[in-house]
Parts: sequence; structure tokens; C-alpha cells
Amino acid sequence: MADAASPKTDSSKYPMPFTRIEVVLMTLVDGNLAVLLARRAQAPYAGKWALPGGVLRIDLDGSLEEAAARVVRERLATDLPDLKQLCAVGGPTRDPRAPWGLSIVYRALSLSGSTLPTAGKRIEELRWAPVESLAKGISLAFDHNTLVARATDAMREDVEEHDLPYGLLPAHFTLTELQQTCEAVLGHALDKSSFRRRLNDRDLLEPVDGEKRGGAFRPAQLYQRRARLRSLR
Amino acid sequence: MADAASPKTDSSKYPMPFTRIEVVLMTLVDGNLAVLLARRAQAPYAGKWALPGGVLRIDLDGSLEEAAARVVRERLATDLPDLKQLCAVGGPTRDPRAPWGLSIVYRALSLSGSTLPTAGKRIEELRWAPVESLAKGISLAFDHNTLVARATDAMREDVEEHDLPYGLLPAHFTLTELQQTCEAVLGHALDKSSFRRRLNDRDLLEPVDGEKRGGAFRPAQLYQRRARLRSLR
DNA sequence: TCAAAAGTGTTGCTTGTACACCCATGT
DNA sequence: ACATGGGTGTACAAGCAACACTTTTGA
Repeated sequence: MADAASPKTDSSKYPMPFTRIEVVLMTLVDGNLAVLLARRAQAPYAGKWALPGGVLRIDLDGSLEEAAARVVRERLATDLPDLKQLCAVGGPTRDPRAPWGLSIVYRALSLSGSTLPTAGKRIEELRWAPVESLAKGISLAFDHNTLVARATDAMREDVEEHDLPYGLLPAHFTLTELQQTCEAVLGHALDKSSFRRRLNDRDLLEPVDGEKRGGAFRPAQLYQRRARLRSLR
Repeated sequence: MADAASPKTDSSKYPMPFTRIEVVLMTLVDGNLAVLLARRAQAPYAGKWALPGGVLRIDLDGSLEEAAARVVRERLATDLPDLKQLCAVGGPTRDPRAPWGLSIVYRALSLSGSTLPTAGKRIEELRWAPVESLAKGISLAFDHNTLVARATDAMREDVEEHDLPYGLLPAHFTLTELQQTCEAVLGHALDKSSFRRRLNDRDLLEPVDGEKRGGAFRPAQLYQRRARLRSLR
């Protein structure tokens, strides 16, 4: 247990890591999974693209989740629900600005096809980049390529185990839209019949009263996420 | 991105959290899942039980994983393989010694029925406590009850999705031992035939050449974990 | 009436559970 | 021989993939 020897000096006895929050925000762009990147204006890595993030502010943040929410608000001028902690990474060479860099990484989803968030405090430029392009080739600042890869894996695992990416869809959506969204995330096609029966069997959705939508063909029923009623699994 | 305005002062501009590693070490005691607790000698929470842990030392640790390994070595005088990161938690009221406490929590397994690790640096006394007893009633120092609960959940999820708890077993074990171990973790019985067919179908194990073991009845074949050959899933 | 997308039914495979049964061994 | 735990086979149900099919609409 801790170093409880000298109660007052405990928290200042050792130098602490430069602690940041990083955010992997994902969306679909033209049916491809993409992450939000911010371009760095200053050194280190000036001109390079990196994940949006910010320093943990112990004077402002009541928890890591609050810190992540604040970072999103300050950098992207928006509020994101369902921020999920991905992992924590740390080491002496992660950030040239400090002798030891620690990042707590969060991930979140943004409505597919939505406009780019407004660049907030200290952000030069924002851009959606397909995860594909990051996996091979394009290199990000710091160890952010690794973080994006881990977030992508986590995202796919979620969908594979039927944790649907509602964050990518509007409140009301058609079953085909939902299926196409899942297919885009997973990177392969799904069977329509199986997909729908799964949804049906699990009571995940409910039809939105009377609403539909049209093209030059039969309109589709709109659905919304069903309120999860205290279930455990 | 970050505060890249004043390159040199970045890492010292804001006070950083008191950053620690905590370890949830689990084993089976008489067929019950138990966690290793250490008794606190000094304030805060003097006399209370808590998870073993230690301060992150940026002068010693090359990564969070190394930090966790070091903490285990110093506190428990042992080396543990397969330390898994569980989560990071932080907040201003987590640790009375500091204005803001951040902990990166790792979990690991210890051979069932093994002796208590030797109490290392600054450890007063060690004890295995059934997770059952912690879930209801017994309260630990800091927010460690929460952390144990999360580790227990993660442990059960692992086994449910067929990630076998080899860490609880010796290198060579019988199928019945393995099954009983899984049953103890999950808290309910499993079907012998199903359990074995699953293992068989997935080529997870291999028999250990010619070895067996006896009681007053038919001896059982010993098995070991099969070397995973680069497979993805 | 035709194209296009919505929506349904049927079959078969795979996985897992329940349960019954045989096998080997020391006393 | 028999009790005890090791080990196996069969039957049934659930979940999912593949694929064929019907329905509804606007042009």
C-alpha cells in the first residue's frame, strides 16, 4: 500500500506524470469508419495530425469522465454522450514535452455524415480520416496510430457482440440504415433476414408510430432504440 | 491538441494527479474466488484492508505495465505473468493524501491454494478475502470495493467467453480440475460433456505425455495449455 | 409494368445443454 | 464386486447464415 510514511509529503514526494485525456471520435464518412483528427500548429509534431485531447485539470475535473467531457467541449465545442474509457497508456517517450506522459483514452461516436465539429480552443484544423488510411501509411503524432487501432478493434468487437452503434445513427432510423451502419463498421456484409430476426428476438428496437420515409419505391418503417428496462443482459 | 503554446512549461503548467497503480490479485480459496488484501498500518484508513498498490515512479517505470510489475515485485515479492489492465479511475476525493488521486488498476491470477505471497516493502499483513464477503458488508479503504467488484465482473466475463483462467491452475492439470476452477469462478455448475467437447473442438489443450494421477479410482489424464499458434481467434 | 428496396419464410449448420451411459481403478 | 470419479455418445434446442421468395411503392 502506498507510501503512508509521511502523510503530508506523500503526494509530492515523487514527480508525477504529465497526464492527458485523448479522445477517439468515430463516425462514418461515405460508408467508411473514420476518426476525427486535429492538426497540430506548434511543436512537437507541428503540422502533424493527432487525436484531439487535453491536459487533465485537477482543479476543474471531478473525475476522468468529466475530464473527457470537458476536453470534448473545449476542443470540439460539442457535448458527446456515451464516452467510453478505452485504456490508459504511459511511458517516458510518449510526449517530448514531458519526462513521462500518461494518457487516459476515451472513445465516442458521432452521427454519420454530420458536419465537422467546430474547432475549439487551440485547434488549428479538423478532419475526418478513414481508419483504413491510418492503418497503413499515414502516421500520426505521438503514439496515436496505436490508439486509433485499439479503438477500431474495440468498436468492431462491440458491434460483433451485438452492441449496436446507435451513436452513428439519428434518433429514428430504418432497419436497412442500421444494417448498413453495422456492415460499414465490421467491414463485411450481413444477411438481412438474420440481422432482422436478431433485432426482433431481442426486443432492441421499437417502431416509431406511423412514421415512414420514401424514395421511388416502398417506404421503410422507422424505428428507435427501445428503452432498456433495467435488464442485466 | 494539447497546450503546445509554451513548449518547456507544458508539463509543469498544471498540477498533476497523485498517480498510483493498484493490483487486484485473485485466486481460489476452498473453491471460492478471493482477492489479496493488504492491511494498512498508517493513516489514512489505518487498520483497514486495501488492495496492494504503489505510486507510479516515472524515474523507474518504462510503462504502466512495467510499473504494475514493479509494484507486485516490491509489495508481494513475486513476479506475476499476465497482468491485465482493468481500468483507470480518478477524482479529487479518492485519496485523502492528495488533492486528486488517479489509479491505474491491474488484475492478475495466482495459483489456487498457493501460499500467501510474502509481505514486501511497507506491507503489514496480507490476507485472501472471498469476493463474496466484500460484495456485501466488509468495506475496504479508498474506493477499493468498487475496484474489486469490477475485477470480479471482468474475471467472470473472461471465463464466460471461454478465456480459461490458466493462472489459477498449475502447468499440468486434469480436465476436472479445470472445470471445477471455472465453476468456482462463475459460481454455477457446468456440464461435463459440453465442457469437454468445447475444449476439444477448440484445440485449447494438449495431453501431457503419459502422465496421470491417482486416488482410490481411475486416474485422470493430465493436460497442459496448447501453445497458441499465431491464431487470431 | 417495371425497377428497387422493404420485408418474410425455409433450410441446414453450428454451438451448447441435458442426460444417460460405459470405463478404469484401488479397496 | 463395487464405489468412485474419468471419460464418451445421443438427443434436443437456440442461434445464425444462406438464399429464395413476396410485397409495396413511384415513375
